[in-house]
Amino acid sequence: MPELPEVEIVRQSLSKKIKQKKVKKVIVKNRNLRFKIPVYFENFLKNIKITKVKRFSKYLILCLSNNSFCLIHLGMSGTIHIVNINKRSSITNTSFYNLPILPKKHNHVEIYLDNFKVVYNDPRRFGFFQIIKNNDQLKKRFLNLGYEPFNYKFNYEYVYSFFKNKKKSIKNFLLDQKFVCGIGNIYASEILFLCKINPNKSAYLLKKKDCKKIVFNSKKVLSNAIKKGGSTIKNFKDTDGIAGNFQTNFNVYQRNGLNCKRYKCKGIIRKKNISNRSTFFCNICQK
DNA sequence: AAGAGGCCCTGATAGC
DNA sequence: TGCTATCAGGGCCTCT
Repeated sequence: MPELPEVEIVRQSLSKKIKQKKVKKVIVKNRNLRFKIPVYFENFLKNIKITKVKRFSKYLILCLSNNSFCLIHLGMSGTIHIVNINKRSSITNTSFYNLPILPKKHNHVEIYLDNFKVVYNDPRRFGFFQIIKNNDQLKKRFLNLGYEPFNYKFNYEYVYSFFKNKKKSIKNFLLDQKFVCGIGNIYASEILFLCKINPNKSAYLLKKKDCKKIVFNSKKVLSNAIKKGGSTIKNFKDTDGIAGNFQTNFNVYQRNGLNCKRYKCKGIIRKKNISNRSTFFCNICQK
C-alpha cells in the first residue's frame, strides 16, 4: 500500500490528532515486526510528548519532547487507526463512514493519548517501529537513502550522471531507494508511462531529455497522488478511515490487457515481471 | 561494485 | 467445501 504519497496522507491526518499530545501508555501486543520492538519501547515513550509528526521517504517520524524520535514504517500492509475511547472506556471508531475500520486481528501496537489511542495494524508484519536517540542518529539512519523526488537536488544532472555505465533497468532504479527514495512499485510504472520510457530499458541508454522527463514526472505523479489523498490498491485509508481515490487515475498499474489511455495510441497495456515485481507498460508508446 | 534473487509474513483470490 | 498455488504496496541481506 504505502508509497511516499500514502505515508504523507497518514502523516497529515495523524499530525492533526497527536501533535503536542502526551503519551499516557503504550501496549505492544506483538514485538515481532520487521525489526523486533525492544523491551524498553513502552517505558521510553510513556509520559513523553509528541511534538511533531514528520515524514521522510516512506518513513513516519514522531518527534519527541526529549529530542529523540520514533520511526514508523508501514511496510507492505501496515495501517494506523485512531480509536476513540469514551468515558465508559468502550471503544468507537472515528471513521467518517462509520465503517468497522479497525480490524480484529494484527493490532500490534497501541499508543494511548488523551481520550483516544493510535493503533498500528499490520498483517504481514513487514513494517516496524524504531527509537532513534537523537538527531545525529536520525541522519545516520537515512544516510543510505537517496534524495526525495521533491528535493531540488533530484534534477536531471544528478539522474544523468547517476545512470552513467549502469546497466540496470530504469524501473529498478526508480525502486532503488539509494537512487531516489519514496517511489514504490505502483508509481514507478505510472511515472515511466508518462515519460514514454520502457521500464526494461537500461539506465545508461537514457538521454538527457529522458532524465528530465523522469525528474519532472516523478514530482508530478507523487504530488498529484498526495493531492488526491493517496492511492488505493487494497483499501488505502487515512487514519480516519477515509479512502484515497488515486486508483481511478492509474494509466497502467493493474490495467494489463486494456487499451492504452494515451491519445491516439493503439497500444495494449502489458504486465511483465522485472526483478520479481510486476511492472505495467504500454507495448507501443513506451520505447 | 553492481545487480539479481531470496526472504521476512499473512490474506485474498483463482483454479481444480 | 476445501485443498494448493500464486500474488500483493517494501526493504534488507547474501551471493555471484
